[in-house]
Amino acid sequence: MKKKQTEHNFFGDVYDVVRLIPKGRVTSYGAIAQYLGLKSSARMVGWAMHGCPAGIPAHRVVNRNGLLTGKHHFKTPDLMAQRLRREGIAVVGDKIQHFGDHFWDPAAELSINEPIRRKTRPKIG
DNA sequence: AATCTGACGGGCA
DNA sequence: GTGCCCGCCAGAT
Repeated sequence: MKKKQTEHNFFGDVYDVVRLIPKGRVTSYGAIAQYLGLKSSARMVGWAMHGCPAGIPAHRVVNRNGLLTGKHHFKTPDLMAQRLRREGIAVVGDKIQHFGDHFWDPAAELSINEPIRRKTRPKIG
């Protein structure tokens, strides 16, 4: 059976990665894109989230600055921040505090069996 | 068909 | 540090 080529598995992969984000951790659109081999297409990750099914912890995906740029797409604009706070993440003015501390890089933590050690992490926070 | 937009990110001034 | 521009590519108008 042939599937539509325009319907890349990329979208499904995005949801899969987002599902794997641990509670209390966050990642960025670009990090997911890079993990999927589309490093320059972070926008597509954001666009994929546009149609994300229920049950996807989309609130754990923010932009590279730790800003809750997608909050406006939730049922209520404050839902994203509230969910993050409920997981122990401080959010002030749509900005995640200590972003580097909560950052979860799929490329670094999904493919390596070694202990987690981030050598380079966002300098925000 | 052409053009603009967008839940983004990196590079450069 | 901030601000601007470019690349990315699917959808909407």
